[in-house]
Amino acid sequence: MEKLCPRFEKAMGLLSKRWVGLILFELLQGPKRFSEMETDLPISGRLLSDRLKTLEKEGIVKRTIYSEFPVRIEYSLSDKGKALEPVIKEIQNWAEDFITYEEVEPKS
Amino acid sequence: MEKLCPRFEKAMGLLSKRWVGLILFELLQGPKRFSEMETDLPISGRLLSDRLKTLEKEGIVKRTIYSEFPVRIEYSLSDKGKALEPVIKEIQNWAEDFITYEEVEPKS
DNA sequence: GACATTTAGTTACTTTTAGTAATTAATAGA
DNA sequence: TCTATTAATTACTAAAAGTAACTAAATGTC
Repeated sequence: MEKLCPRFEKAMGLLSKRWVGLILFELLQGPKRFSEMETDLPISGRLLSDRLKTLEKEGIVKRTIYSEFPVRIEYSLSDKGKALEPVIKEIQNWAEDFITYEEVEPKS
Repeated sequence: MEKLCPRFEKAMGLLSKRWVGLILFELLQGPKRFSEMETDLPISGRLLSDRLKTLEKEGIVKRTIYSEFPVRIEYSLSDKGKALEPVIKEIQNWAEDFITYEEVEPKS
C-alpha cells in the first residue's frame, strides 16, 4: 500500500480535532470575536479558547487586540488558514449530496 | 452571519472523529482487511473496530465476509464513501503546501 | 467429532480529552 | 477607585481514547 504521508497525518490531526472544522467555517466568513463564535457555535468557552490557541500556534488563526472600551479581540484567518477553504467547501459539497434530512433531524 | 448548515455540522461530526480521515485515506486505495489497516495505521483494534462500525452504519463503508480458511473480511468504500475523495485530496494539497518538514519531525 | 489454527473482534481497565458552571483578569470610562 | 464589559481560566464531572489480555467464529486436521 501507499505509505501514509506524515504531512497528511499531521493535517488530519489538526482538522480532526473536535470543533476545528466549525471554527474554520465561521472564520471563512470573516473576522469574528470570541463572544460571537461562542454564540454561533455549539462549543463552550473553555474549548473555544483552547482551539483558538492551538490554531494560533499553528499559524492558521490570527488574534488581534483592539484596546477600546470594552476591549475587543478579533480572530481571523491567516493565508494558511484561508487556504483551507477548498477543504471546507468540499465537505459542504459532500454533505449536500449525501447527508439526508432525516440524518440531521432530532429523533421524534 | 451565515447560519451553520446542519448537514455540514453532521458531516464535520463524522469526519472530525479521530482516525476517520486516515481510515478513509487507506480505503480510497482499495479494499482492505481489518488486520491490514491495523498494521498500516497508528490505531488500536478497539477503535478501528468502533470506527468501521460507525462508518458502516453511516453507509460510507461496506463490510464483506469471505468464508475461506481462515475467514477473510474486507472493508471497502460505498459510493457515499468514494465521494469523499475530493475532501481527502484537498487536505493532502493543503498539507503539501502548508505543513513544513519541521512540524512533522519528532523533536530531536 | 474434538481440537488446533488463524482472523476478527470484545472486554476490563487506565489515561486523556471534553463538557459545565462559576470565577478571575484586563481595560477604559465615569 | 469603582463599574461595566469582554475574554478568558479554574475546578470539577462526564465521555472518549489508549492498552493489553481475552473471546468468538470458522475451517481444516486427526
